[in-house]
Amino acid sequence: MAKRRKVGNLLALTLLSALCEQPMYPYQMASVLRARGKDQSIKINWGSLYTVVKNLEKHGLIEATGTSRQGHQPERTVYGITPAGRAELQDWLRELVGTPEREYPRFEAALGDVGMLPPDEVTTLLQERLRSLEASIAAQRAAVGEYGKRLPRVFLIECEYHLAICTAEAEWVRSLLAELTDGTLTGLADWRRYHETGQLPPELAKLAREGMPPD
Amino acid sequence: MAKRRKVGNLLALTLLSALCEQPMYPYQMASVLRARGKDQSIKINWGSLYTVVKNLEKHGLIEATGTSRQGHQPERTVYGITPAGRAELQDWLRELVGTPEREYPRFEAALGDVGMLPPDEVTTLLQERLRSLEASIAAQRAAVGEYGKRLPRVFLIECEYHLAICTAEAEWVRSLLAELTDGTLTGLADWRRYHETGQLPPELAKLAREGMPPD
DNA sequence: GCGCGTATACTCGCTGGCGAGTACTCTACG
DNA sequence: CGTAGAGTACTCGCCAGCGAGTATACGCGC
Repeated sequence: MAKRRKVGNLLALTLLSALCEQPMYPYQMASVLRARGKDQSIKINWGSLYTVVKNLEKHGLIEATGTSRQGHQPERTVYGITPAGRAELQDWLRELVGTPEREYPRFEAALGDVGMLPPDEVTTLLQERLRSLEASIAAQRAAVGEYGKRLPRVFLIECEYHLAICTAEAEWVRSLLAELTDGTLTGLADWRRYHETGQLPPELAKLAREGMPPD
Repeated sequence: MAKRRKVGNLLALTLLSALCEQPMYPYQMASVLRARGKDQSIKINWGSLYTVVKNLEKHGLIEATGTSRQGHQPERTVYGITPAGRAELQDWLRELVGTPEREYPRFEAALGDVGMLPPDEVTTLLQERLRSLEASIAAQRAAVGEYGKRLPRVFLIECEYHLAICTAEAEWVRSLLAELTDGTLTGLADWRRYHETGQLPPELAKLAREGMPPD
């Protein structure tokens, strides 16, 4: 199971990786990451940035290699990666790539409670979601195609992965919608009745009092 | 963009939903959720549980409806959902279902920096990941099949969704592995050379100094 | 009836995360 | 040449989140 990292924020991972190329000061790290589109796969928060950098330093994964100053701007501390930092980066990557870890996407959580909305509304909502998804997929596909022309694939894998997952989600939503509209979905009638009358059929009411699905 | 919720933790969503059925005390909520397998789609932390319940109460989404006591066990405060709570639940669900939101899965983040590991090692790691994924998929499929017999589909959508996404990921990993092993992946040679000699080909080194992919 | 493990039901206190603010600098335009 | 707006580079302080601890009750063998 996922080892406790001294610095757990995934932003730290990308920072370490960026610092492998050259030392930088915090603001610069953020700019470089943004410029490379890393903000697609990682949440870059100005607030977190400095906390993370400080923590990385505290644990000896990076170190201040000097300061620079431009004009009268405040002095900037430049950080470089340490051997320990490189080791941590590699070890962390190995873990992240090698072992899938249970995550909790918001949509999945919502699906678990979607019974609290009436089925017809869910249908409408899913249609909306599908539209957004399709738009986003088209945009991503275009972007990947565009950059793919001038960049080796290796630099685009995150994008391709993301695209693949989005496509799968769209596909799944589409199939669920189909079952909702043609009434194939088991339990649909009960679900609808529940929202009209407030009553669950007795055998389900019983189940509601106990446990359910898998592990 | 995602409205700021008074209580942001997704655990709150499921709690609200569970309290729609009947009032409960905190520990009981957690047990019921566990028993229903909700801990698959939502992270249930004992620590967070009480914080979240307190916050829900503070914002008037749930209220203490009394206390109960069993034997000499400590007194337990029982909470019920308020009208405001129901409203919040529905509104939140609408948002979560209707609009996809950018998330940052750990694997995707790792893929972005995977160039820092040598390609052959990445291949091995991906094979490991694929094996885990396949095992987990088989288990899930079995579980869904099992419960599907006695439960209406509506109660299994989260699981089916999760299964679909896992399958897509496995599929994607498989295709990437194929490209890695038969050498189809653009830039593979440069990548390998970089790890052997430490050198990037000049045109990539130039790119490294600038920005990259899409938005 | 006495220990011992397991389930029940919480409490506490640290700490990472992050939004919102700050202060300074440059450019550009009238 | 003055001032408006965009960019640069951080700082601060609150608070949700959570892990680890606690304390009591109950079942069960011996």
